[in-house]
This record gives sequence, structure tokens and C-alpha cells, in this order.
Amino acid sequence: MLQVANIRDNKEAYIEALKKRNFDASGIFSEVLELDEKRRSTQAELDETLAESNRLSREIGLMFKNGEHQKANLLKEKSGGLKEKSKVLSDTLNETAEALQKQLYNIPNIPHALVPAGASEEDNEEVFREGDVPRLGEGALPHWELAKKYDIIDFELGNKITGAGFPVYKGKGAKLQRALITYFLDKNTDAGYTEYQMPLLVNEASGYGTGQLPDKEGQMYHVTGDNLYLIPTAEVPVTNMFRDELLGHRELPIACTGYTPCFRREAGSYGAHVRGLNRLHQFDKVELVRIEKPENSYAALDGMVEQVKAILQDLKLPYRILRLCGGDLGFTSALTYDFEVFSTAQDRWLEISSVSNFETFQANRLKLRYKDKDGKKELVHTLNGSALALPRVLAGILENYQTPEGIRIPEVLVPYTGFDMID
RNA sequence: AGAGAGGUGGCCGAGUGGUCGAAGGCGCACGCCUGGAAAGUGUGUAUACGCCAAAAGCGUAUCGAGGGUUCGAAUCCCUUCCUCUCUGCCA
Repeated sequence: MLQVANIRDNKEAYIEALKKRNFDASGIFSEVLELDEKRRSTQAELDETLAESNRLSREIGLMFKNGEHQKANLLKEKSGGLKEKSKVLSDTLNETAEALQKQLYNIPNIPHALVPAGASEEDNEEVFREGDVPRLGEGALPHWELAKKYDIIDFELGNKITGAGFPVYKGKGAKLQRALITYFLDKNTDAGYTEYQMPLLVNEASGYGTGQLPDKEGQMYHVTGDNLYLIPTAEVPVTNMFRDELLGHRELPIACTGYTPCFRREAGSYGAHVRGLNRLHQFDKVELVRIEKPENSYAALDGMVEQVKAILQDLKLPYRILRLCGGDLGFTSALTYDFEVFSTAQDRWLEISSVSNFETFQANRLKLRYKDKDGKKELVHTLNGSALALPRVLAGILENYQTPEGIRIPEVLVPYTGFDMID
């Protein structure tokens, strides 16, 4: 959520920047500023009315004390009128503030200067590429075939127990999952991130805090009996730890990592591109979240990119990094780097990580601020990224590491799996 | 799940209708004292919004949340959330 004061001060620059998202902000900005004007004038009038009413109450109190009951009763009547007036004003104030908030929720974050203009993923900018694409033999298989061949993932069984998109990992497949999670967490904690285990269900307030609610409600599984939501990503519980917090400047930066399963309804996704592990309703992910002082947030973003790079280098997977264009940039993000692994047997790039700086956009909605050295209160910058999402990394490993003899295990994982081949 | 108790500032804790944003203590910050420190001592120490170019200042709101009674609510009433204790159940 943008701050009204910033919109007021940078209106033209913001309108220009939002064009990169193909978002025409001129109309909504005018509405926002108008609503804010109304909000402020209404509050001024309300404050005045209440101040008058408070004054009268004090007087009446004194009169009763002095036994001047008649005088007091006279004043009481006057006070009644003020009460009516303040009720009306306070209703107007609430309505206006609500309308303002609603409009603000509809405005996406201002893209960073580096964000290229563009309409769709076609316009994303490749900024880095590394790793050799292996030459696979004639009979190279996509991962869903490999999963069946080596009996390590059973999609049908998950279907029976729950439904499509809930795979069962089995034997060495299950062990490989566990190995990846542990390896990712170790790598992240070695880099200074603190490990967390978070609740997998969150309440409504948390859903609002990170912006899943009210609009993207349909993307989460809702436990109606207790009005809780299954988390679509660890970002939700981890970031919400800091909701409504005022941090000391010495507490920053904060760096968290956590493994959680993620639950996504993914309504409306069908077809070949969702085959196998490419898109699931339940999947595992290790997440990074950072809370930073504004002046450090872009250095932190670079640090996160390096962290993900280091992991992919370890795994020796061919990958590239894209800077998302305005049209593909997430609603809340100012700058995002997507990591994609090349899936050789499918002959396509698979998104496995997304690393973003939200600047103050998320912090404003979360009411997450810090007190700087001089005691001044400022919104922090929040960042997050996956390091990494399991299913597509697994798909990449299965497809890129397949040999006629079986699937080799990346060297760095062998200490975690205890085997070096799936055959 | 049943019965009971309770939610007050960074923390502890007083406050059962009037000048209470809230005593007192702890903590913290700054000063004095000291060779230095401790002790002692003095001052200050919530958040949001609004007015103001800004600071100072002033106003308004906030004692878990929401609503109500009243001229006036931390205090009374209703709803709701949460915590603790006992009982039950359970990995």
C-alpha cells in the first residue's frame, strides 16, 4: 500500500513510473487525494466538536461538585447537540477513511527505475545465465515419466487420497525431498539467516497483513470451522511476525528462513503446462524474508540473489536470472528477479525462485516501522525470496541428471541423501 | 469441551463514574556526583491522526477488540477475541 503523503508529493513521477506496469494512475490518484482531503477536514471538524464537548463535560463535573445542579442541567442540553453532530462526523470520517483505504489497496507498487517496461513475460530482461545444459540421450524422459519409472513419486495415489496436485513422494523420492529441504536450510543459516518453523494455518488478520485478503481469497484454502487459512507461502506467517511492530534500529537487519509446505488452490489452471510437478496444490518451499533499513534494502536484494545463485551453482543446474518487466512484476513488488532452471527433457525454463524488494509497500500495510538513531519513526523495507521451491528444482534435477543407468544425485546432496543414484 | 480467574504504558503494578494518558516501581536516555564505575540524585521517557512550512505547541483518539449506557467510562452493561488455573480428552 502506498502512502498518501508520497502520492501527494510525487504524483507526476508516480504516474509516469506506473506506466511501466501499463497502469494509468491519474484518475485513481485524484480520487485518493480528494478522499484524503475530505478525511482530514472531517477529522479537524470532529476533533473540534469533541474538544468542545470535553470542555462542557469538565464544567458540568465541577458544577455538580459545587452543588450547582440547575446550571449543570442547562449545559447538559447543549452537550446533547454536540453529541449528535460528532456522531455524524465520525460516521463520515470512518466511511471516508475506508473508501480511501480501499482505493489505496487497488494501486500497485511503484516499479524501481531498473524495471523494464513491458506487457508480459516476453519482455522480461535476462540479466544472467550460468551452467551447462546437459546433452541427454535419445530416450530422455520428462520428470513425470521418470517419477513413474523409478517409482519415486506417485501422482495417482495422491489423487486417490486427496485430489490432483497432491503428489505422494516415496522411497528415494521422499528422501531426496527431505535432503533438499535440509540442504537449503543449512545453506541459508550458514549465510546468517535465522531458521523458523511457522504455523501452517493463519488467521484473518495475517491474511490482510500480507495482502492475500481481501482480494486473493480464492487462492487460499479456507478452514471455515475455525476461520483460518492454509498458508500459500511461508512469507505469510514469517512476515506477519512483524505486523504492528515498532523495531529499534539496532534490531535491523532481520533475516529469516523457514521451510513450510505451501497450499495453493490454483483455480483455473489446467492443461499440459501443469503436468507433473510443474504446478501443485501442495508443495514444499524454503523461504527467505528480510527486514531492512531503507538505505540498505537494495544491497540486501543483491545479497539474496547471490544466495540463490550459490545454491544453484552447488546443484550444478543450468539457470538464468530475469529482471521482471512492469507487466509481469507482482502487484506489491518494486523490483523482482526470477530464477529459472532449464528443464532439458521438457525443453523449457521453469521458475524456481522469485526474489523481490517490496520497499515500504508491504510495511505500510503491516504497520511495520522502526525507530532510527534520532528516534524518528520510519517504515522499513521488506524483501523475500524462495531459496528454494522444491518441486521444480526436483523436476530439474530428475531431468538434467538422468542417465541410462538411472538418475544421479548432485554431489552436494549426497551427504544428505546417503545415496548417489536413483535406479 | 466444561468450570473459574484475568487482559492497564517496554516490563511489573495501582486505579470501580469526573480535571486519568493514567499513581508507584523497574527498565531506558541524558545530566549531576566520582579519578573511573557502582550507589545516590535530578530531569525526561507510549502510539496514531489532525492543525502548523517545520520545530515548539495545541487538539482528538487509544487501558485486548467492537458496540451500548452517561453531560462525562480504564471503571457500569452487552458481544467478541485471547491468556491463565482446575477438570476432561489427547500426540
